[in-house]
Formats: sequence, C-alpha cells, structure tokens
Amino acid sequence: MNSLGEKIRALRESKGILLRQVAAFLEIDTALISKIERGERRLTRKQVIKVANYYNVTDEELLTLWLSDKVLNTIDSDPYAMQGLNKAKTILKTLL
Amino acid sequence: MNSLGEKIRALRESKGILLRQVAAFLEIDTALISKIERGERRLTRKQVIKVANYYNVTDEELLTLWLSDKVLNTIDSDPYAMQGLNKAKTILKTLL
DNA sequence: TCTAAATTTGACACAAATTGACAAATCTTT
DNA sequence: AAAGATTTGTCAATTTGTGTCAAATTTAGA
Repeated sequence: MNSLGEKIRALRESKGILLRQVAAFLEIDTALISKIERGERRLTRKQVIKVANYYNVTDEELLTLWLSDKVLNTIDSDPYAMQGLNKAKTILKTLL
Repeated sequence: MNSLGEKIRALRESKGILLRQVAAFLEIDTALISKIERGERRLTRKQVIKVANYYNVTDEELLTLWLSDKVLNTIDSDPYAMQGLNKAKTILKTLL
C-alpha cells in the first residue's frame, strides 16, 4: 500500500542521491522524505510532480501510483473494497 | 459523486419516513441527515450499517455505495483518476 | 574499530478537514 | 396564515495531514 514511496526510493537509490538532497530540492525536512519513502507519510500532489521532474519520469507514472495509494488507503481493508472500487470505476466512466 | 445520499433519500421517500425520524434513529441532528442525503456530509461506516438495517437493505449494498463515494471523492477530478483506480484494483487483487 | 555522515524515530506544533449541534431561514402542506 | 419539514449558516470539538526538531540508530570509510 505504498507503491509511490517504494518507487521513489528505488529511483533515488538507482541514481545514488541522498535523502538530504531530495529534501533540499523539495524544501522539506530530511526526516519527512524518509517517512514518505517508507510510506509513513504522503507527498502532496505538487510534490509528486516536482519529484517526477527531479527523477526524469513522467508525472503520469508517479501520480498514478500516488492516486492508487490514496485510494487503497481510503478503502483500507474494508471487506467490500473491491465492490466499492468497481462501482467507483463504473461511475467514473460515465463522467468521462 | 453522492450515490449513497441519493440512495438513502430514495429509500426514505419510498417509505414515507421523515428526516426527523431517521435522525432520531441515528441519534444525530435532523440538519445533519439532511446534509448527508444531499451529499454535503458523509455517514460514518457504523451509521451506514445502521441505516441499512433501518431500511431493510443489505450492508453490502450501502457500503459499496459509501466506499465508491469515498473513492471518487479522494481521486476527485484528477486527470489520472482512471489510471489510479486501475492500479489500485490490480494491487487490491493481489492482496486477496 | 572509530567516527562521521545518513537515515530513522518520536515528540511536538500548526493548519485543514471532519463531525456534530444549534438557530434561523426557507419550503410545503393544510 | 400556521405548523411542520427541510435546508442553510455558523460555531465548537475532534481528527487528520503536513511539517519541524532533537535524539537514536544504522551505514560506510579511514
């Protein structure tokens, strides 16, 4: 339930960048980015976009993970999570 | 984006019950259930279950709508909403 | 190993969102 | 017009989200 954190940690490590550096770029405390990568906290939408640029990946890729994490977090482990998700998808389709 | 509110309003009206009565049953203010039916506020999970019993429908039916509303609310009108939903679904499947 | 840098943890602060009550305004029915 | 039903607006209490800071722990290099 923390796809984005894992992803940006992988990106950071693959480029040999320090938490300190990402934190500076995002203008937040190092402790915070540490928590974010481990899924203890979440990025804001704007921060996700900044990070995507920083690591040279598309906004879409990271935002999709970010949204997915948010969704899974709100339906948590509700027994009807899948039904709710399907209903949401059906409704969303009609809105597009 | 307020499937549940519409549903419970329809249920209430089909049975000719007053907001006042539902509110009394749920032990909340009448104004609140009014707002809930119009999507201005949300029920808690426990209240959804109480309402389901009150109107003699299944928990599953109302909780599905409740979850769907929550999901659609959190992904709001993000341009990548559908991608996020699909990713969430994929991940959720692996967790079951 | 020793130590310095990097990361993690826990406590706290502040802001924003949520949940509810209450009073007043509006809508409906008779 | 009067009574009841519903809606609206505002305020308080609580919860949740976003961030900092200091201290503890882990990791790496000399």
